[in-house]
Amino acid sequence: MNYWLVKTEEDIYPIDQLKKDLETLWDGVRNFQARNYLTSMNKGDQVFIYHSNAEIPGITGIAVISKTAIPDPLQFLTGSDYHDKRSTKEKPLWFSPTFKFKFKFKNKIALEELRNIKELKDSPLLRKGNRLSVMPLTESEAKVLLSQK
DNA sequence: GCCAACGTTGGC
DNA sequence: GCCAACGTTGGC
Repeated sequence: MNYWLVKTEEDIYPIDQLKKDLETLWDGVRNFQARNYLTSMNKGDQVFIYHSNAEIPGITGIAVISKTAIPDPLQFLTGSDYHDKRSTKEKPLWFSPTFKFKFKFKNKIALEELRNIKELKDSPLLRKGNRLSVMPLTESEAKVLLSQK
């Protein structure tokens, strides 16, 4: 099993919305490196949900991959912000796995706290200027995060 | 294939 | 709202 971390803007799609929806297609990611990670997610992988653009940015909960990636339907949707005219049904550019809500942390692990966890100091999440919205976590990074709550 | 200009992300 | 840092685009 693999571990991942994805960012979502708190006011766009917070963990509470995932909790309500129970399952969601993780669409709209338009970065090649992130895309490559999304397509390598396997059923059962755990995904830590991070809220960016929040009053207190940080990790708020966990989802599980319930379905591996399919072509992101938004890329074909003319007029959508996520439409990509380079994409065809035969050769889609963007892919979306399905996330299933697992649980929400009682307390968010704030970015400020994350910076104090020494096991995380090499994670892209904390690297200055890094904007990647999907990234792998090592098992030890995941374990440390789970032990926080 | 380089690189400047532009757009976006995300913390503060 | 600002701005640093980065990814992408497009002219050459």
